[in-house]
Amino acid sequence: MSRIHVTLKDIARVAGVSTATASLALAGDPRVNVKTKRLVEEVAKRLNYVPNEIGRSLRAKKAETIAFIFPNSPHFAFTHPYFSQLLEGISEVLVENSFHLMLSVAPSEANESAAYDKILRNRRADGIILWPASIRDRNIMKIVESGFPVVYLGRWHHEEIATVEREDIGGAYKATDHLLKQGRKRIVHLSGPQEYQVSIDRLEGYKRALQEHKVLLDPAFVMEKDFSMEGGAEAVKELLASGMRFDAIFSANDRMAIGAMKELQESGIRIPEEVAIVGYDNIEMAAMMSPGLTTIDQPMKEIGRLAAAKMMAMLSEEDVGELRTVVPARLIIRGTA
Amino acid sequence: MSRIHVTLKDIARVAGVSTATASLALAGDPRVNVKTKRLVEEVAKRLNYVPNEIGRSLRAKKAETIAFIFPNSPHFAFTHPYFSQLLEGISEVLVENSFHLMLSVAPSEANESAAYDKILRNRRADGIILWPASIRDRNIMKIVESGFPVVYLGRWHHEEIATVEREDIGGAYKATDHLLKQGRKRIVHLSGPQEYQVSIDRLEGYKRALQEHKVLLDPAFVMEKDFSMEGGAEAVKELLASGMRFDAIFSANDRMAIGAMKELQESGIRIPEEVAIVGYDNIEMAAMMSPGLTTIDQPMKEIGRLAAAKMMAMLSEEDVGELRTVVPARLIIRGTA
DNA sequence: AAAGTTAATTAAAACGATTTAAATTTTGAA
DNA sequence: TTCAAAATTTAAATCGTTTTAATTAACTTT
Repeated sequence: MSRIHVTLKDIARVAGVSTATASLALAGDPRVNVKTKRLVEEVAKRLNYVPNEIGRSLRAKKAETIAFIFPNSPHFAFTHPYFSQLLEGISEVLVENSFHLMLSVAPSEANESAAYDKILRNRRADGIILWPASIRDRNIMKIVESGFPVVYLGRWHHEEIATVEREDIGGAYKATDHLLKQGRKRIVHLSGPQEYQVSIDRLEGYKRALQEHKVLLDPAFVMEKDFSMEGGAEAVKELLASGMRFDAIFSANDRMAIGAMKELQESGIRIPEEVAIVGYDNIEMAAMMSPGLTTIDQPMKEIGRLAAAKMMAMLSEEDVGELRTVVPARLIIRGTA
Repeated sequence: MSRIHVTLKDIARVAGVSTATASLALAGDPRVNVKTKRLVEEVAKRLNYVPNEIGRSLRAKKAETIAFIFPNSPHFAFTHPYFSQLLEGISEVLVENSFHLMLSVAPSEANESAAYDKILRNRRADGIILWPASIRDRNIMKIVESGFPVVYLGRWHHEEIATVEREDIGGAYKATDHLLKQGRKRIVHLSGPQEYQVSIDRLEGYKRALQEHKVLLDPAFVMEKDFSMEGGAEAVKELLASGMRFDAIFSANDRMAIGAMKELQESGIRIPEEVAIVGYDNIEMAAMMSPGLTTIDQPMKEIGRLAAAKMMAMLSEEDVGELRTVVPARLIIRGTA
């Protein structure tokens, strides 16, 4: 029941010095006498002193905390299968630097702006790592323009901001290219909502690959869904109902790909013989499907680490290096294509 | 670039009152004159005042923050498929109460103790929601005994601590009972590491069901693995190699169940005709398997909400209600059993 | 009009640390 | 011994808020 906290004042009193000396001693300031320093350290250790970070923060005007913000609806953010990997990477670097991680979810679209504002100004966090919101989200712009240290986890249209980006256009290109090289010509693209930059970019990569291979883009082959398994299944139902012929699917994420796969298998369509599939994300489930889902892997944990490291550099005003970091995508070939 | 912060002092100066009055006015204290109150509010709004929570915390000795701690190795915690649901539930309640969420991962076994200690004493968080660690973890005990407000997300052996628990024994009983009622007698249990309470409890539920149905427990049928898909696959390999006959598997989690399923299917064993399977957790992947995995569902988001709500009650010294809350498990019947 | 209430405001202390500038002690040289 | 310089130590201010106790102003009562 050690609810009474040992403060610096206690240390000073016991050691018989002023709080100033105690503070300086513990900070390792060369001005304090070595003997005094030892004494203070000994007392601090004996009394089990843990500095109150709130007090320290107030004075230092630093919180030693970074906020990880999801502008999306909480549900959407948390159900991202790779969300936890991202968090793991960020977390690791922060722990190494004795920083705290604050998780921040915009409660609702309505008070989103106010929520950001608060984090931005109440000084609870020194910097923000931002997950891409809808490209229509004006709040993001506000955060970025505030001059607050920000690392954005996606592609940003202006030069001045630090980002760690996935190679979405390139990844989509690799996926589509892989299908084309197998002689597939009628490739359906299951796209995510076009209000997200990733969806736009993955569609772009798909288009570029088609162009490269001189395959004409059929607009009816691009189906915009919502990244869910149900969405993938739905798309296949629509395709089958329409009677359109297709020999491959490139899905903008694994979950839609898996939904599509399931629907195809239930309709007795053989994968990959009749329809080849490539997904995106390489979630754990992908390897467990029969046949295994060919997909694009992105090292999300590494992205988290890079983002956090970049933030640390920004805060310590070290050299941040390249403002934009692009993490390459990798094609994982399994059974579906 | 609004990096200069508006403080209460600024508000007071502009409104022509003392900081004390400004503070009182904004806090809605009845002592301040209505006109003054309106004036201060107007100024605060106009200058876009956001109170500095660090200053407030220092004075109030409250951080308006709760920490969510994983005593396990970070990797283990984050790869829990339902980790994000838990987080979502906690997050929702905290946002409703204007609390912040601090995520805390013990960097390594070695400095685990120091890490907890720090959170406990540096007053960055007002309370801790604790994910179950190994039952051998002494640090947990220390946190709990410190008298710090704690909500433990599992079964605790002492009376005095607030918990939100899953119905593990009951859930395992339901799963095993379901298999027994289908006439399965040779039921293998894929257990998790016995250093975790959930593993112990799920094994216990399995045993109780067997006993209830007067089926003798064969110790060779209890296989301790590590909760991974690889572990599940491995278990099946061992079983097949040993030549032991078995007609069902009750796995302590879905991931092992899926690994086992995959291995069985690759060996040409029909599910559920030859071997029935019941998993545990109802992860998203479970529904996507062919056949769909029968499993036990636990509303992890709800558990998160309950835990956070309990913490809020503890901090505001309201009636916490039952100290122990047990959330019932539900059998989801799909194709594997 | 004096005394007593009540209402409204504010000065000042407090939270727990850091840091600057000033004060004190120690040291070394003359 | 004396004094300046160097080495230590400390008083006090500061960060931004809240809260207590004191003060002032306004209003009632006799």
